[in-house]
Amino acid sequence: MRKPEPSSAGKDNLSNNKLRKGLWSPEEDDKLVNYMLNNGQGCWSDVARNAGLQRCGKSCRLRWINYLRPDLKRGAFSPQEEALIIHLHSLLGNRWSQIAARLPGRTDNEIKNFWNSTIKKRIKNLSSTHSPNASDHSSSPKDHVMGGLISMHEQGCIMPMMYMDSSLSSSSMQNMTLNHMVDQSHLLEHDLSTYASGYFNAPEYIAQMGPDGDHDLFVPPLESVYMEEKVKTAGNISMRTMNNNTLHNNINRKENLARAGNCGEVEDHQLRIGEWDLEELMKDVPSFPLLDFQVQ
DNA sequence: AAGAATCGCAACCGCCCTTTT
DNA sequence: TAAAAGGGCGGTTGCGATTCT
Repeated sequence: MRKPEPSSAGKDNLSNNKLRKGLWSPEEDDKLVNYMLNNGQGCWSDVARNAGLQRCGKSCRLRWINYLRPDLKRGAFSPQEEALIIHLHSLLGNRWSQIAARLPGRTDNEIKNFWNSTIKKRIKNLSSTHSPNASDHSSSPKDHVMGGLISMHEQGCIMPMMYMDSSLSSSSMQNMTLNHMVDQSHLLEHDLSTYASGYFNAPEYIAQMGPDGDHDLFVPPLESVYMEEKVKTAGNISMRTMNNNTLHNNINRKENLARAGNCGEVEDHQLRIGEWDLEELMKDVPSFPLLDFQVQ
């Protein structure tokens, strides 16, 4: 966090054109909230000006989106949200806004911070604690995620269990494997998938979701037939040499094309591997049933 | 009890893309 | 068509709080 500028926090010092930086004062928050509730979102530089804030438009936008929006869900991430973030990250990479769009009440910044502070740390600990040479395989009872993961390892299960659901077609399996192949070089990413899969098999999760498991709902076959087509037409392109950045850059390219209105003009046969349609990729995701829960 | 180390997260930075002029 | 402005996004910083030694 940054200290508030020592100047006129909350005062209408319009003679001073220097924009404030740093923490927002309660008075500034009030001004922004009142303005947004009364006038709605417009041009952000206008919002800053009309609300009487000595802030740049970007700063107002960030403050509103990340902190002041009334529909924000505050508090710690639930295990369900955590698992969903991990799952979505395995598909989307560091595209936090896309991930946030599928977690109502959460912001990209929040998810990004959560990822960088909490999840990465856990995975790091996981890697060091449960490396092949590690002799101590005992699990901490307070960490159900770890518990699930460890029992999976003990069963010698390499493919993440979340991908082993019998409802999945072989093509889906193939695509899911592909999903991991694109980033084989990154142990961290692999661990994350495994980590998430451990969660789905944890006793606590099963107890919550029921023995029949809404697993199928919770972990939908994200990689669609559309993706399978892409895989088939990928031809000689080596997925092993394709890193995550390439994949995400290509998704970005496709997204930008779509935004520019060219989506329909891109013929399938012209698409190369990686130029997958993001919305197609994600079309099964938004209906996650567990998104209705509220954080305690 | 106090200093050091670590964590969590709000906010800024800089780049890129889109829209407007 | 080019330049400028606006907006969005991911990466990074920095500071208060918390934990550790």
